[in-house]
Amino acid sequence: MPDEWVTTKAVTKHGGTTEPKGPVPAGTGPFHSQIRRPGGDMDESVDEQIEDRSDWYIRTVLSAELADYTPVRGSIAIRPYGYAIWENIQADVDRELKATGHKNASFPLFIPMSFMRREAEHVEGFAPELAVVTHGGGQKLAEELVVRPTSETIIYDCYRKWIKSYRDLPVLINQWGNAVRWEMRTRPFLRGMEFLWQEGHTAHETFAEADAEARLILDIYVRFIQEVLAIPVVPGRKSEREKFAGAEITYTMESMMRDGRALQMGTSHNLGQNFGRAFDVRFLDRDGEQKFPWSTSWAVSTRLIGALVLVHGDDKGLILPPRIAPFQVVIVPIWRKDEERATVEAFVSQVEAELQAAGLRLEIDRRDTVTPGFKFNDWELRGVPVRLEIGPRDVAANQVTAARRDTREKQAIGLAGLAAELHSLLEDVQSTMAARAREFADTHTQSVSGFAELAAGLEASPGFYWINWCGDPVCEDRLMELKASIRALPMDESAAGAGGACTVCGKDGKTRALVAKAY
RNA sequence: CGGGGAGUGGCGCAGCCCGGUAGCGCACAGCGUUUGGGACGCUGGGGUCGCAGGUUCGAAUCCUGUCUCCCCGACCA
Repeated sequence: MPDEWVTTKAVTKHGGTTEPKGPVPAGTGPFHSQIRRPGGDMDESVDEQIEDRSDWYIRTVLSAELADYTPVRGSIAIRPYGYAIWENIQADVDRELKATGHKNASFPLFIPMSFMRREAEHVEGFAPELAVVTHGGGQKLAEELVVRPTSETIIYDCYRKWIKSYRDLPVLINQWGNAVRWEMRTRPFLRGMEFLWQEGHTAHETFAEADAEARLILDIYVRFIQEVLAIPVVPGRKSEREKFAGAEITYTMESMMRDGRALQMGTSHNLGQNFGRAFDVRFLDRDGEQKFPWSTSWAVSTRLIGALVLVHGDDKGLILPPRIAPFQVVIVPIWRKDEERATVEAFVSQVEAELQAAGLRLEIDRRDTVTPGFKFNDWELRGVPVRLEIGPRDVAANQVTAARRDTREKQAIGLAGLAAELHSLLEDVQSTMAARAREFADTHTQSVSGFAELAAGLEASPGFYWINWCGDPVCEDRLMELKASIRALPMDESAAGAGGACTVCGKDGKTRALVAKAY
């Protein structure tokens, strides 16, 4: 289905309307999804219902029980299954950050309004999306507090006290927490008023050191997203217009969703001395001079969960890469008579013990209130990479029937060496998913040299388009006519190559630029 | 924040125009038969109709306000 989204969208846009609308909140129990069948009509094809990509996304997130809506606009509840994905993301990223010398800490949720104003571009950038606390303890506050949209300001106020000498540098601190931005338009995981993330804030002696840090983090992110989430990314820099409010350089990672639109997967900023200067953080350098430290900040958020859904999902629901899936394997026992049940359950317990010992993340669906067929669909909806069907026939043959979620192929696997077989099957699922996503991104990435060509391309086949750009913001703004924007510039300007006349205005091109419609 | 659509048992909807005290399917509970791709029968429980005002003898239904969700736009590291 994913490949059809592009065309489906166009069809919908030019007249076709979809009928089933509205949120489809999830089932009643942790494992009792009943969505994707509006009206309860099981004969109705899911494919026919999911004509609208946006609607598909919401339905999938709700019915896989990743999250649910709350009475507060733009604020979702992340349900256990969704949070389990986040915990796996955290574990991986946290391990990488620790391995590169970073330490975790925690800073206040509330930030004095005056702090936000210290850095001119910073406050200008964030002013429209601040949530402001005006009262506390029944009293009007002498100074308003903002709920952190990001923590640079409060952290640099601390760094002023913590950094006195070059011997105190570098400071390599990360924080796992939440942030609040008053968004006008919200979508679960992709954009919301409150989201969970990690934000790293480092301080260094030199620009070069800070820049190396920002790039190191970007590399860590890229590796994680590509190797663990199986999502290809394009690393690059943001244009002046798109960069972080208060940064000198913003490095970004852009990924292509199945509808051809770009999603910013995370950013890493070289903040120069902007915040050091604004908060008067000074250190005595080796040369005896007082200097402002050079700093960075970087973040990835729960938006990555949205990316997993949008990149890998299909008409049956989620498909999770084995390396991040809360459950890598789910076992569905099958029997008809009580005698069969006894032997099957004994066999399942044996398999369970072996796979548990092999370190697989495993779930046994022992519900006897629903049929095996129901369970198959249920776990496919949740994207479990591999399902083991174990019934009397399997017991008799001393095997299990394995069904992989990504290709929906089934195969029998003998009990001998089962764990090893599953490990390699999971690896194959992981690499197949990565290759599939890579192929989609590659086949929807093109180079164009003329504005008309770009416009026609974006209209006919949404995706990534490399253009030549003169660097003039006016040309960048014209892309808005196409509902597109510059998502990234090549990492290194020098290596970018001028590639020819600016795709927009025809003047000398200074750099290549990646253009796409964005989430 | 502008334009459009929608909120009625857990979910999907009907009822609203022409006010008279709420209905259907699925889900849920019990029992029985079932179980290798979303099982079936019987019985049963569950709803201050998003919220707040107003009109009326009487409001799911008419009026006003407000909140949330969806779509389009503007905005958005």
